[in-house]
Amino acid sequence: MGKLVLIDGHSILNRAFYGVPELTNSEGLHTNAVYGFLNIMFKILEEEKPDHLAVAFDLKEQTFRHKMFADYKGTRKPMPQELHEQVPLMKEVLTAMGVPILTMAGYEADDILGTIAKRCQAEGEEVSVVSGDRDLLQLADTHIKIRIPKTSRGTTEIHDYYPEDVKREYQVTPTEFIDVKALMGDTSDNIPGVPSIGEKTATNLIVAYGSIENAYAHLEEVKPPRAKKALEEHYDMAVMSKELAQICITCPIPFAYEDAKIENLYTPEAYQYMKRLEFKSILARFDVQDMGGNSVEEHFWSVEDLSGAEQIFEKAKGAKQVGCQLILAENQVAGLTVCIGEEEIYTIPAAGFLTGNYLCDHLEELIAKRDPALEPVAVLDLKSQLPYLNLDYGSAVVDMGVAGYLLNPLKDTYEYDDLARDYLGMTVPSKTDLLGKQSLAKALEEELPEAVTCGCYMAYVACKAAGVLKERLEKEGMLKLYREMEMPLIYSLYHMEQAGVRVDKEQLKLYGEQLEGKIATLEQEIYELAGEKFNINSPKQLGEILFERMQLPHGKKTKTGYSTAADVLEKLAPEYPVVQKILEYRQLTKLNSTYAQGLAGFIREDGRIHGKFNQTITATGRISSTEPNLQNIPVRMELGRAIRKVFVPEDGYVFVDADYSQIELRILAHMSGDERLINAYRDAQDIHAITASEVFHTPLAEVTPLQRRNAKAVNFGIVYGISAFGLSEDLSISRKEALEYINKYFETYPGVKQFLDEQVKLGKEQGYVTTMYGRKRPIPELKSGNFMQRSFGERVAMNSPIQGTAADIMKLAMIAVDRELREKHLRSRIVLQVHDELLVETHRDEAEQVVQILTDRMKHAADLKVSLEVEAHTGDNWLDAK
DNA sequence: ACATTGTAG
DNA sequence: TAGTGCTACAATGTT
Repeated sequence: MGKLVLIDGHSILNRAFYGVPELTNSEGLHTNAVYGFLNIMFKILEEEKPDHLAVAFDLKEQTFRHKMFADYKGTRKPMPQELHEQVPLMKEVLTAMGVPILTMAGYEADDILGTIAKRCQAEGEEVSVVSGDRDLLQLADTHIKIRIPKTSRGTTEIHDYYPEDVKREYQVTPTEFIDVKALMGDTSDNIPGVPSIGEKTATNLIVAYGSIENAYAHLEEVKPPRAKKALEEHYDMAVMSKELAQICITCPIPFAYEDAKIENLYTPEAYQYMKRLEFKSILARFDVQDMGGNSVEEHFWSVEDLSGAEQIFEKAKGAKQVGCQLILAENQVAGLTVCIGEEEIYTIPAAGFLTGNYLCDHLEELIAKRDPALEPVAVLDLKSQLPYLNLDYGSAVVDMGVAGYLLNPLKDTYEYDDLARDYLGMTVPSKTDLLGKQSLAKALEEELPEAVTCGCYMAYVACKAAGVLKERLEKEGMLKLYREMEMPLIYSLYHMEQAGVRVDKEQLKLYGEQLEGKIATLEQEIYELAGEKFNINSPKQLGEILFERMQLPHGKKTKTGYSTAADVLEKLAPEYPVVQKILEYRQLTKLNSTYAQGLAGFIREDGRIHGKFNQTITATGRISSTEPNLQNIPVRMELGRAIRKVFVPEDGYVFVDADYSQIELRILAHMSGDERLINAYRDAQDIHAITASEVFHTPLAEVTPLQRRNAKAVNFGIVYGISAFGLSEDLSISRKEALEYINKYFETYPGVKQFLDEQVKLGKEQGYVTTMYGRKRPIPELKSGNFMQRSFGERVAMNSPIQGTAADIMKLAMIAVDRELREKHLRSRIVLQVHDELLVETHRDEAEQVVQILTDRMKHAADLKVSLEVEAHTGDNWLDAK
């Protein structure tokens, strides 16, 4: 058995026209009705998954109804021009998708639909008839469902009617429905009714008598008298109206069921139409690979001659919107791509006269001399290009990757294909699709045509996305954040990466060797105590040795076996010397492999590590550090923190290390507005002790170390989105006790409780939470039906505004510090950022001044209800500067 | 590619 | 009911 969907073309188009806000493409064509129609159609196709589909349209010609009734004016009010011009367009689009269009002289679309619906039902098919016109309800039948889309509050709902549904809503059967209509008349269809009979009376009459004819036969009984009189006088008119409203189900329409079979709606022709009409969300449904490629690729060019390149730069200079991208190999420029509008996208490989330098100089000039009346040059990843361009804060350039990050920080990548999909509704081949594992620079050198395609897409997407992303940022209230925080930060991070941090290679090597010596000893001792050799680094083997062969009591289990995590082993360590040794071994091997060996591999010729600082990774707005990670250098344990001694300033310089004291808690005080917390943090020396004093109602001087420790844990817990379980784990207390602490805390600081609850509420309502500066963190987990997921979402909702605001403030501070150091031409530079800490390498002579600058800029990066406190220290290595 | 572990704020 | 406090990155072993 098949399933057929029939659509009343004019009716749905009409409904879409009034339901969808005005929409035109760049040619000025009105497209809203076609757009709305397609959306309704796709929605129904997705729901029903029919195997057959056809759309019926009315024709201009007179129908049999005109002959029946001389005054019959036609079926519809005159269409507005804006809708009228969309009818042929709609038909073209449907034809391009291979959907049959049914019309027939002398009949209306209703009649065609009715005829085919009944015919197919008789042949055993399931039929859905989609229309905005309720007159079609008369067609409802056991296997014919009438579907009426209703737009309310922006969303389209589809109401379905089988005969029982009609009965429920109108008290009459589908066949009787026409009689009701005929009695009351239908102004929109110019069907005359019986005067003074309204919907109520008409329904009552038909419910009682089943038809107009039968009611007339029982005229004497008809009530009220008014209706009786009207029916008597206008009976002929009523019958005529009924005939007019009656859908003809026997029109001689040639229709082969097989012709309506849905083969493939997503044809290249249809794709071209969607493109021309600029239906981005619909375009996204198409698989571009099948479309014979994006037609924009027709405008991708490779330019290899000097005069060609000159012309491009000349033209780019005056173009309103330009997209560019330097193509970089290891340490050199392999090419430049430029997009100037829809049809001019160029890849210029660096070769011959077109040297890398030439290309960089021109790109630099294009940006540096950009006419302020034009849009800034759009690029994908500015920081990676800055080494080749002499640009600084405020240049006329925007980074599309960073913009994409602000709009959705949860994504893994912000490459051109991601941006094209998310913001242009285009499916374009990714770099990997085009080049596999090969680098773009390499492919360009080898003159692979795919390299030109890939390069051009980069410039094209940057260019096209610029307007869209700007609009979106504006709409979401993040344009200021983008322009005044994220864009400038690119330069700060670039300067920091360029500066790098000096690491004493010899000392690091020595440190590693010491570790290795101790590791070798420990290793032997462990084998001895365990009674056999095994790979201590393998949690699997270690678990088997400890918990099976040696029969130690095991704690929690992981998916794959016994957990050998530190917190489990620590509980066993006092009783089992081997476990203690394993813990030490773990610590040492960690230090050796990740830090001693790991860092050594990143020291460059200049004796410095130039790690990467990434701006588009974290969900909260923090920056992250890779290759190597310089934000997790040990400090908590004595042995580990010794590594920090190998981080040293260059000769004649010192380190100034400045860190925010309790920035997250201060932000909590500010954002929650809790008076008591604000007062506590005004001028606070020991915040945790004050919290303990207030929560436990103890004079500050009498706060015990335990009380302070508990208060500190609660403080941390609050920032992380506390749970009784988490706190109980942290403090090794019962869940009940933990809950009591939390409740006491909230009693003491009710504003904090209110604030955290509010964040969860906002998160659920909006799907995201925001920082003080408007940065958004989407939290899809809040909508999850899974308790775990949802709880996670709730904690994230509580934590992100705080962590994110701290990140924002640090970013502002960094930018301010970097700018001032540079503007004053100081021999000082930021070398590391560790979330709430800045490490600056400064000439000895400037140390005092730099301490001032750092402290001042960091303290005043934000104006909160509590002061921001900064601790700054000077030292000859990172450890001593802490 | 994924899991486990351990560093940091 | 289960199972939990947030954000990252890297080394190692296992599949």
